[in-house]
Amino acid sequence: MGRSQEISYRLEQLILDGGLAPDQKIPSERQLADRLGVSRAIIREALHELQGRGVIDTFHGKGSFVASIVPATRDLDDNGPLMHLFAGHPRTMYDLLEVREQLEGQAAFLAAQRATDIDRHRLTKAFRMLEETDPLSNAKPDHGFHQAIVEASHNPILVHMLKGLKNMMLLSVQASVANLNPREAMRHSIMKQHRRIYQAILAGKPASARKAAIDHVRFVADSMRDLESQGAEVIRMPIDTEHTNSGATPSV
Amino acid sequence: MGRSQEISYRLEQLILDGGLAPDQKIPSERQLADRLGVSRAIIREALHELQGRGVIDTFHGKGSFVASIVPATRDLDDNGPLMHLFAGHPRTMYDLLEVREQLEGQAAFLAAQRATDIDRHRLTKAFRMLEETDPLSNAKPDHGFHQAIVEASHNPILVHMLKGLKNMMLLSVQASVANLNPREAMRHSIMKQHRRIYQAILAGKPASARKAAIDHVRFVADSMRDLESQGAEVIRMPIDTEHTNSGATPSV
DNA sequence: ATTACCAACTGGTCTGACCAGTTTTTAAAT
DNA sequence: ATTTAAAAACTGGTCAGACCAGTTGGTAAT
Repeated sequence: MGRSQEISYRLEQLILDGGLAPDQKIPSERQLADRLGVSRAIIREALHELQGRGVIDTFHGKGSFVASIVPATRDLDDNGPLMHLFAGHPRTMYDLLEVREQLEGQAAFLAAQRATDIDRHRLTKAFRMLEETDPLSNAKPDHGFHQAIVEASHNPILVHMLKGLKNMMLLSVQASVANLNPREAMRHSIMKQHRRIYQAILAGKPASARKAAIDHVRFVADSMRDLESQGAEVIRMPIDTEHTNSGATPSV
Repeated sequence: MGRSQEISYRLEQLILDGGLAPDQKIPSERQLADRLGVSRAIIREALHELQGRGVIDTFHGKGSFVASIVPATRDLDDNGPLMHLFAGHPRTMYDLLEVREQLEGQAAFLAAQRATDIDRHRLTKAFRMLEETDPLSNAKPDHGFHQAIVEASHNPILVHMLKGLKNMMLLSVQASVANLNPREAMRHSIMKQHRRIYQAILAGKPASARKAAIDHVRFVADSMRDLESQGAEVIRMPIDTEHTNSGATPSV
């Protein structure tokens, strides 16, 4: 293994072992080179590797920073290859919904079991926002609500999985919201479904919560399938082909 | 965005767009630098980034090669950060099993629905191997069986999710196999559960397949919980911490 | 106090040299 | 002629120092 690899590994260790927290600034390349006794080129190569792994973000003139998101979460991120590979296919949305059905069902189940007072408070806040906001304008409240549930599940792996799907999910939710919400009846149904999930979790009824969550996702999928088969104008998941932005990701 | 990033992206495009197949050799750094009109340093940085993303592998004196695994498959590999973050906590195994329950249940469900002849053939092969191999020696047949199921689900996102959990799962499966299999009764139960899953999928019974898969994972989790509560010797998920810190390197 | 500017950071790129493995070619020894 | 060993021509790995290009903060002129 080359020196560069070793350096990359040592830096990653440093970051992960709590020495450096997210968003924290990493010493400058010249400093690192000096301190570690290697040339700046090596440092740059190591940093690029970490960059590839999503551990750090680098900005010209500013410096390098520990990525705000958990490193391994980067998988399906903005300009990740997967996104480009998948996002184009309409089937992807349904594939995603299939996975969401399970993951969110489980999340709701666990949330009903394990939610603390804080979780319940956050969930309530998210739910209120969901009720008050115009659903057409943006999908964030919707996604925020679902995320609050996941976090209340207290299963780090579950959280991680769904964080990895964050961007795809945003698009997915966006697509479904845009398609489904305008139809008054559907909008109403979805509202009711959200409330069912919310109340089941608050009431501490795991089985009901799971069923409500699964029904919800399934309803969305089925509805869109129906719409599509009727030849309606279906707004698909937008295909992102921009590689320019690095920091302007939606904050959810 | 810097030149290096652009180069990295262009190279990845080349690879993904079928220009370069797995295990194929990439032009030498000097050639690339020449052809793309940039310095060798830039090329090296770009290659390191791709290396970090698992798209290529590089060998001193030989060259760089497209990674045998498809790029999109890369993620929580061997010593991925998440591993180190989580693997230490025993609860992680149960968290993982909770997620597996859902994901594998869904995979079995879809596999029963969608499996092609090829899938069925692969599945059969994996199942035979599972039956014939001594389960104590290694957990790979077990994991291979589960993986065959997932691939038969024909849901790329599901495949991706579970591939990402592969290594953790290997440890998880390893732990459960090591703990559960020696007890004859349990070993027998698990065998039977595997057969149930297998047969349900082959028979094209989605609901049964899901139930069988969920029951299986749940059985494993419950059994281990029981064992643990009885104070039995439980082999946990091994925590790997070989850092091979070479000698007196100055700490940062 | 505000503005403009400049110096001192930061990362980004280039060059050309040299070290260290690997492969191929060449030339010597049999 | 075949085998074998040395050497040349690859490959990536590292280093040095220079210069370009954004960002930031302080200072001097207004």
